[in-house]
Amino acid sequence: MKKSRPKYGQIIEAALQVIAENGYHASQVSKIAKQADVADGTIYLYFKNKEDILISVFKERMGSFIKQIEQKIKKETTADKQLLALIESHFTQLSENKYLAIVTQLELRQSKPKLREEINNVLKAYLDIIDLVIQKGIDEKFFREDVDIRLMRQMIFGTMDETVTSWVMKTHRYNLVAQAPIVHDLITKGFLLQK
Amino acid sequence: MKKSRPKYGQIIEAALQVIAENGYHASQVSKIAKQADVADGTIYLYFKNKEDILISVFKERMGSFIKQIEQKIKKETTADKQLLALIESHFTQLSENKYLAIVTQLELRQSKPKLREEINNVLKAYLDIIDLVIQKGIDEKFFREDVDIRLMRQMIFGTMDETVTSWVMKTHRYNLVAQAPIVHDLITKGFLLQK
Amino acid sequence: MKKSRPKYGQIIEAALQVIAENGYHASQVSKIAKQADVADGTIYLYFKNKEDILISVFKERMGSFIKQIEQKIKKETTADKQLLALIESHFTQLSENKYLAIVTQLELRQSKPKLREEINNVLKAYLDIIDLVIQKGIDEKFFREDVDIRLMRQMIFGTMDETVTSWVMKTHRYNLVAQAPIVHDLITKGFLLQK
Amino acid sequence: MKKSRPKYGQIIEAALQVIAENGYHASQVSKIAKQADVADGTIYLYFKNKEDILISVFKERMGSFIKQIEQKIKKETTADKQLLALIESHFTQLSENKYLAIVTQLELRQSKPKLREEINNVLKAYLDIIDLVIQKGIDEKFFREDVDIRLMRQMIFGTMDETVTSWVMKTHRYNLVAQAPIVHDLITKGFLLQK
DNA sequence: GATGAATGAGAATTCATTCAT
DNA sequence: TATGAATGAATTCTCATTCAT
Repeated sequence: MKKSRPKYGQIIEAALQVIAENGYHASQVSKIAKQADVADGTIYLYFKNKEDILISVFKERMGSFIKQIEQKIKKETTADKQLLALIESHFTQLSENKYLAIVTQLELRQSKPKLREEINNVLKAYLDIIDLVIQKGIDEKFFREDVDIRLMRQMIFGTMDETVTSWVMKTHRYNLVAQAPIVHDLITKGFLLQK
Repeated sequence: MKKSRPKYGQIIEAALQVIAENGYHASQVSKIAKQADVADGTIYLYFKNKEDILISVFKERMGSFIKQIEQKIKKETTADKQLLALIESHFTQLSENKYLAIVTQLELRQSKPKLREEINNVLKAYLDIIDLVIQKGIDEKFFREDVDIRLMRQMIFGTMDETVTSWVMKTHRYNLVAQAPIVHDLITKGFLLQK
Repeated sequence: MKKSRPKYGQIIEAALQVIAENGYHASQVSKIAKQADVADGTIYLYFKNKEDILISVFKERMGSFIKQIEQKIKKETTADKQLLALIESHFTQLSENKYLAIVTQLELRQSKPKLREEINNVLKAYLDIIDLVIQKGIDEKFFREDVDIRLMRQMIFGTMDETVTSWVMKTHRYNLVAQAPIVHDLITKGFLLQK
Repeated sequence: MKKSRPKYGQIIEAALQVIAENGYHASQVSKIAKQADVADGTIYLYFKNKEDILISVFKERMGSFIKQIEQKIKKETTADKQLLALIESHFTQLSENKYLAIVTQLELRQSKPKLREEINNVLKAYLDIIDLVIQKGIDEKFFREDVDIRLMRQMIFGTMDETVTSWVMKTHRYNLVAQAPIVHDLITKGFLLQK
């Protein structure tokens, strides 16, 4: 497998950092190569092209990102607790890796259609997990069933995403993970004052 | 003023369309010039550089976008109705102008720091409006007051944003505006099944 | 005649200053127009193209430059005194007009063949005057006649030219005119110590 | 070092020729690349920008130019003979390399301040050598000491420079080297007829 | 596998010049 | 005459990618 080759990981790691620090377009292949301590040409032994680096970074990192969330969820029995676990894990992981956070929230919003598509494929796996949690909540007669799951998922993902982006832009001046229970509370109970 | 000069508007319009269709990076200045039916050099009589075109497109369009939402809100008396009006107007406007929707949801997520900053300045005005609605809801004892307004705003904006992006990516196969009342309902009442 | 039209003189004057301050290549026609307080297009009513401006500046200014030297020379009876007068007038005039000095010593050394040729045509008139002085000196049995006049003229002109250039580059920190008698002395008597 | 890389020399050589033939401003980088038989981009592996090419050509060539003059001078014992050797070497070298002569006398008289400065730095080394010869002549009680060395140097350099320029402009129709002893004679003895 | 020198396509921008008013 | 908005040709430089070693 690719992943066993040491230079592959080196390059992924270097790319993540360089892109986070400079932005995708200002991250020349040669800069990534230098940071990874390999020759420019070596990059092309492991990646088809520059875009492939970005996609690979995302796939690799998103893969473990999702895996960890799955594990956290598995430990919870109710949809409610799973939702909280999901939000917590989402925030925690991005909190703990600022490069990943920047690349995820800012750099990946690139526009090349092909790139977008690939990213969405990876993201799809994550969205599916969210959908499962929601469905479980509905089955448990805990979440309402009169609303399209897609819309509920958009609310969950959209809120988390906006929260993280906002946090990244403010350059991490407050504790992101602490927001998790509040976000969970807001999403489940809504804005209305319970009388 | 700039805006009175006819070629300025021509170029803005052309840029919006070309960028929506090709993506910012694939939108050569010469392509925009051709679409606007002016010479390449003419672009530089009205814009400092290529980036300035994108920023100007955004400012011009976002300006009226926000203005329209403000007017819709003004007509409503309660925060609840205002929130619905806001979501409806947001969805309606982006529904009606597919170029604007694409540019807003995809192209503007560019990463050049300077560009981001300019965009955020304009966006700030919009976020402030959302904040006002939330505050009004709290004052009316309609929205809960135990949660940071920023977080509530992130939920509103994040949900709308994700919904529109998702809709843009699915290339408009369903009615976005029809989602507005449901989104509003979800945000206010939350996920929980009311027993 | 061209010269009677007021804008013509305005443009010549503006061009001299702008070129002296920015260099020929950084002196956009629009910059000259602005300095002359005329519209860009107006320039082209008086000059064929940008190069023509430079040539015209040179011709106009060199014309009076040479005329003044001729007058000074006319007042002297011997070649020796005429040579001194020539050097003095050369230094004096360039001393008194720093813009002219800069343009003459630095900007005119441009390379476009056509430009060079035109400049040389004007310069030719000056060199001819120098030749006349030398010839007179020879006729007076005052200057040696065993050396090609061209070479003697090159020594006179080359020395003056290098002296002025050097002075311009040092940004006028010493009195150029005061050098005139010494230069004259050097040229006539040479380097050798008279024993 | 740069100089050991073959393409570096190729480009320098090509640039010298192309610039001599077309003038600096008409020498597109692509033209130089073609003449050097390298790709356009290769130029930028060895030179920062187009200006850097010109400066490098000058430095490389002027370096050996000066070195050769120094060696010639070293062989002479008296200042008088050294001065002759200097003039001879100056004329000989430029005679033998018409491209270098053209670039030196015409193209380098460009005006961009930064460029000028760099050129003057290199030239300074040459002027220093001239000064040394003059000083030696004074010490030998052979040259007069009542005149500023700077002025004497300006006479030597100015005369040589004007002589070469004149020769270059006349497109080499006469023997430049043959002028050396006459120039030397003129400089040392002056114009005056010895009675 | 690894290297890094070389490639060359590609694009933004400038500015002398024109011409309708 | 005078204007100045519009033109578009022209050119430098970047950087992803290749390939001989």
